[in-house]
Amino acid sequence: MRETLDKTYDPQKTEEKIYKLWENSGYFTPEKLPDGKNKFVTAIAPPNITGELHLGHALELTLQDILIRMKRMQGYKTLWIPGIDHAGIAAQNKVESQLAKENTNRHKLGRKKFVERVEQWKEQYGNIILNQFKKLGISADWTRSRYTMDIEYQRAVEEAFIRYYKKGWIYRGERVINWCIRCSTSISNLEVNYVHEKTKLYYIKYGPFTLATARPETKLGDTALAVHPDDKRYKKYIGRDLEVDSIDSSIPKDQPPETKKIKLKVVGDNSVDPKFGTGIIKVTPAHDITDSEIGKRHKLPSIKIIDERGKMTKKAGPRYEDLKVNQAREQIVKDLQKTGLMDKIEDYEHNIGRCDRCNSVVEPIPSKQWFLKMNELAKLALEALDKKEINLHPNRWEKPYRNWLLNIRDWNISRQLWWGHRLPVWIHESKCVPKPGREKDIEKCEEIKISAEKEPKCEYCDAKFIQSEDVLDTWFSSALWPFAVLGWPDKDSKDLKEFYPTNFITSDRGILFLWQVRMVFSGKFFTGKAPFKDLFIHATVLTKDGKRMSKSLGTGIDPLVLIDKYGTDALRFGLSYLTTGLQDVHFNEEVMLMGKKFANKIWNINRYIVMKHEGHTMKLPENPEDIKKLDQKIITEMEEMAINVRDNIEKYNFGEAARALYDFVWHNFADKYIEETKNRDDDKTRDTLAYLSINCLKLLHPFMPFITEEIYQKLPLKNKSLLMVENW
RNA sequence: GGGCGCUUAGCUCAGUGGUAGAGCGACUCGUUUACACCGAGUAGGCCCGGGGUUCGAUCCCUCGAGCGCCCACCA
Repeated sequence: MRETLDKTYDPQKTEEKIYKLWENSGYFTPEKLPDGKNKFVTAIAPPNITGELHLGHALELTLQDILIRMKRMQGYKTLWIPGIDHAGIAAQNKVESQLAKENTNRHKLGRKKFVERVEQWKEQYGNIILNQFKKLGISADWTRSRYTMDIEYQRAVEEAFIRYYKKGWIYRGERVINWCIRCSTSISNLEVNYVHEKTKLYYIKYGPFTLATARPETKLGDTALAVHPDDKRYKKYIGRDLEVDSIDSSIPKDQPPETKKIKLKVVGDNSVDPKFGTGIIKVTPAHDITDSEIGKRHKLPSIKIIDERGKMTKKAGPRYEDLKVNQAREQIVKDLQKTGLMDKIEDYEHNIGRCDRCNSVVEPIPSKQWFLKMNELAKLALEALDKKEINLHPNRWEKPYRNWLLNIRDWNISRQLWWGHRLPVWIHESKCVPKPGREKDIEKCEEIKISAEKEPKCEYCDAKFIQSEDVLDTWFSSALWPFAVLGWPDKDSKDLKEFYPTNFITSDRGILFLWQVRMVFSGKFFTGKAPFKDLFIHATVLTKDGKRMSKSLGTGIDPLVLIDKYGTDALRFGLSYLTTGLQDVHFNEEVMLMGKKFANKIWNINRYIVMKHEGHTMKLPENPEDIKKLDQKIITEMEEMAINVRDNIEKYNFGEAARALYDFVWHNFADKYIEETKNRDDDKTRDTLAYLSINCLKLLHPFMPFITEEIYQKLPLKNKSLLMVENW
């Protein structure tokens, strides 16, 4: 019995069935594909285990899938590696807030139990998002799914750390870093968001000068004043010690404030803008990153007056010790006013650094951290771009890419979190217990050992090495993704040999520096090759009104709801159609409707053609000569469109490709050719219809894989395989 | 402070150095056995503003306005 098409296409009934068909075919795995020399490889941007599917994923994965599917149909041996990211700080915060609901916290639980809780979380939620990805129809090789906390991946991370260290590019040092009090960890510059906020500007008297500051409490850590070296007004003071009145912080809290004389050196430094304010700044080397650099240049002492809990330290003096920063600010403002040292207070707006993950105010504090030297690595990443080892699409991203690398500072890679990759750093116990006969060698005991080996032993004494409590910045491990998922550092890894480097990676612009650039220098350093040829920065999906899509703001749109309502193909087509290479697209549900109607149109075109073939054999031209016997005008139009579609996909112009398909299928094929040939009843027309339709199904398949596969499976054709592997 | 993007029909957006396009919406007509999730048609636009290049600019250059984003961060 001949299969027919139902009157309407039902995505709900079809999609799961078709996805199983594909999975069972094994064609997501390159080994199952015909062995071609040409390979085409990509790796997913691994979603956080905390995440859930949003429209940004839907767009990204759709575009990635379009390219992969087209290449697979073109005969490439394609591989798309999926996986998930442990998402250090994000996952830790998520589990912490879960604990808060249970009226407990990680400290009560202890580190070991806490890590177990996060692992439980991962088991419970980590794979949900990958299953949601499957609903989008993505043709990734699930047999190769990876997780950044897999044992093998952990080894790759350790190996990377050790190799950098051996190269001399990882060092430990006390620097003023960004510290999040809530997360109680250091964070990198990229994890600080500067938010414009209304505060106050305080004008404080410093001897003959009055200077403005937004943070009067840091006055307690001042060790100098700075002016521009060429500032005529202040030149004569440079190098002198200035005696000024300040608050006597030794006076207890419950007594009225008193002043005392302190000495502050005046230094000349180019970083001071003579035109701003009074042209003089107070220098607090411990609690401001710019000031710490001035401090270094002029060898100024640094007084840490704020600690990791966000409280004033002993060095701030008994009057302020243990106050929180805000309280200390209130107190010192009062004290300054009472002692007459406060000149005036003005309203002020400026940028305040907040933690990207929890939005608390970030404190710059001096802290002992591990850093990765960026000089040489930045050069590698720049070279990759300059020598065209990588291409950025759109290429306007080259400028930000370069600028970031040219102004880069060393990367603080250690975090004081509990969830993440522990540093392969082992610290010698404080007491040395010499081995018998080796008493003299005690001085040789190393303070730290960098080792992948668990619990290394000291050569000279019986002391233990204890692993550093710190974990690595989550992006340190992500940076290894394209080669770590293929088996690096195992030199004999078959996958690494066969599939590295990848052809392309895609993400939105938000993680260009956090992830993409870091993959480039990591890849270059560890494998000698850039980890991808093309970097495609796709558009960011915003709401219809151009606002950020966010669940907490209530502006998020759940792709799964759209899929239920319109079908996955409609979602995929609609999103593709919107894409134009701009940095943003404004999502509008109208494109979903368009996608759904288009799916219906495709369905009905084929339903018509099947009917038109009743009593006749549906067949395709067996050799190129036969194509010439068909209706040439429409065939030529289709061929032009096909080239257009292919070229645009290869250039990452998915929107143009989608529009070309839409216009041809609807307006040329359906509205014109089909309407004009309705009264004909001859083989030439039937063959033309079949040829057009099947080619359109192939061209449409990367965009709308489910409906096209479903139709193809139902067409009365002989010798057919799955559409997903038919020749493009 | 530096960089980037956008401004085209009521709405959401494509697009091109030479009569301006789509989807949705509006209106008119059409119950033709592929599709009313349709077809045929109509209305609707100083293509943000000024200046320039050009025979000709919505498109290229320049200045500006508005909106948005990124980097750096200023006391």
